[in-house]
Amino acid sequence: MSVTIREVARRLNLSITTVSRALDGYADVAEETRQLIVKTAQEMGYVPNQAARQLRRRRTDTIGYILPADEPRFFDPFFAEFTAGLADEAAAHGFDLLVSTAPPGSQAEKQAYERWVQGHKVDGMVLNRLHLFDWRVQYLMQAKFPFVSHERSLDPYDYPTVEIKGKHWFSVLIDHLVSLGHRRIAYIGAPAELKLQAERLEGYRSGLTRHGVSFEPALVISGNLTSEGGYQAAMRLLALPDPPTAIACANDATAIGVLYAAHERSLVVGEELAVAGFDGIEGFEHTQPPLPTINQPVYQIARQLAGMLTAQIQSQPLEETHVLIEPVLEIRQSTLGRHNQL
Amino acid sequence: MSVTIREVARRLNLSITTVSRALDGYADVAEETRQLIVKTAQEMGYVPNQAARQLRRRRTDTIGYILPADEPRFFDPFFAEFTAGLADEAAAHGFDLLVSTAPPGSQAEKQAYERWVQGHKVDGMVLNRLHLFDWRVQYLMQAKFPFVSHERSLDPYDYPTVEIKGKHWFSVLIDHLVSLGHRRIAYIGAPAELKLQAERLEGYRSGLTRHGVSFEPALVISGNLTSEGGYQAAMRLLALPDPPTAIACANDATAIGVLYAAHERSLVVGEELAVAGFDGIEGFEHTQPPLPTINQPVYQIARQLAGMLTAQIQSQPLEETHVLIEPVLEIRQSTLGRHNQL
DNA sequence: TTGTAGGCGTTATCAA
DNA sequence: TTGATAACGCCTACAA
Repeated sequence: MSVTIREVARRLNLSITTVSRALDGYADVAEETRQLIVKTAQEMGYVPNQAARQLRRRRTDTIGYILPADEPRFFDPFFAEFTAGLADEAAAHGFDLLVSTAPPGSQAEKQAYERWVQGHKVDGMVLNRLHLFDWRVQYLMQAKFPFVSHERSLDPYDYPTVEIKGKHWFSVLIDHLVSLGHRRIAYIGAPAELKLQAERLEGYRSGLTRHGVSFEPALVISGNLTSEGGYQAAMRLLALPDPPTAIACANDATAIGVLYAAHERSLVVGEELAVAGFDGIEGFEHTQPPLPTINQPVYQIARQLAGMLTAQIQSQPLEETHVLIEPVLEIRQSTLGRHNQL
Repeated sequence: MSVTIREVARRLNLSITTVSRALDGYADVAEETRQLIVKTAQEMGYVPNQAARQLRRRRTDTIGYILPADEPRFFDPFFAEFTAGLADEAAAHGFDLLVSTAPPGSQAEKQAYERWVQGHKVDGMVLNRLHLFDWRVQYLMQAKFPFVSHERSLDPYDYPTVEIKGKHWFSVLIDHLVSLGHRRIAYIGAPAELKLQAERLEGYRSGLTRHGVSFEPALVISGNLTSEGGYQAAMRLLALPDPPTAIACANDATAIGVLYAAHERSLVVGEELAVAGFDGIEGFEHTQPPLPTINQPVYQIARQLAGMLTAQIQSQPLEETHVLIEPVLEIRQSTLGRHNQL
């Protein structure tokens, strides 16, 4: 086993107490003693046992995030940016990030939350992909456990969030497609229980209405926010007798799946079919033609969330408990320009 | 605080021991008693305190991964797939994944390793982006701490790895570019201290040699495996008096940066400039023209690594301690086909 | 089959 | 300024 505080104390003929206090920088240790202790501990390679420390201090300096995933995500940059943002910001505050994955609503998910929350494996949780009514919110509120969330459920609780106006921004995306001349615009959404689906679908409808385009149920399909789901849904849409000329997707991963489908059906995207996404994943500027998208800064949102969570854990007052993010409609001019030249 | 085992015991007028053993499924508890205990614990919402359990059991059921990053990664799907693979496989074995980020070689990185390893915050570590000689390998070997690694350093130790033949496969990429008629092929690599850089650069050189193309130092630039680095390097290459007609990149993120640069200089990628990557990040099939790449299954590699690590932690014999992955040259025919039609 | 008791390594209270 | 002592909550010889 490793060096313990007891061994350091024995080596110096000091009490464990003194060593502990010296290393934690308390003022009531003689400076000379303190320096000796620090030096010796260093030399002996002493590092406090985290389990013992957590048990005693009753905190873990760790925040948790359980990635809501039905199946392996081979491809979803959203989560890359999200977890990277959480990890970076957590580290900046001296916190680690504990990550796991579980299918939303599954038994495994509930058990993981219980193990982490009631089992005190973490000091706070980060949620995203909220449901309209979300058991996690109810559970964490009742447990009085610190958490923050991207998006907000309809549960009658107030909790810290970072959000965007999903309905508004999705309608902006529809505006854009209409401005390109499209009238038959399909929508590939997320599972119905998701808050973001409700918002984006509303945005889709209000966008259509604003331009006098009638809503056509056959043009609305629900995907699962993965490229695979987008592919499946697009294949169905494109097989319709009167297929859409544009497809707006609930997120970028879905849109990428639509591109696959379009290629498979030898449709020239941008001419025979317009595709739009939502998230603003970087790197997709180079799809041909460019993928218009609502760019929400996922990495920054995640940092914001982690910052709010650590502040809350440390009982620091939050300036804002509801941060509103203003995304941007990315038309991705540069490549669009080139495309127009063809 | 939460319900403790003591409270469950008191409620039932049983000893803590009996409750503990019943919940852990030991055979020496009367079936009737066991059922009563399980039921009561459930009702009372008892969940074992993880810190106490870890302290006592001397294990954490957690594996660690410290993402080697110099700066925030706004875009690198490699890490998305990698951490998702680790988390999924860890969960399948009852392990959690602890994640942090630290600049390679930094003080912060060393401290994080010490805190996790000597502080017993995790039971094992996952490494990637190995250096030619890597302090992490030396440190973990000396600490006799379980770890696995993607890629292998030149340190004189034997440790479990999942690898690809980087030199060979990079030369295959060069073959491909040469077959398209290119002779002035540049290479944007990684920092020199990285093992993958040594391999891929060797592959680049051997590929050139095989086709009788002379090596030209001016065409080799080192990037940093990010799209930003790729952009910078490409801008320099394209400003040369006699610029390359093809650029092979050490990874896909770098290649994406090259696409930016090409766009900025109004170069038609695929006609005036060929770009090739390495990793096989999904979603890049839709760049125009398609990005040829060596597709290594990052998600699967990560799962493989996590599986090997948990087995090692649980002292299960590993069938293979050195797994060799065979990637595939992706030319991405479908879009290439379309491109050719233009 | 159940209970007693000790200890995992640390921090915190209280005396000295 | 330092030290003895008692937890934190759990698991596990060992005893009954």
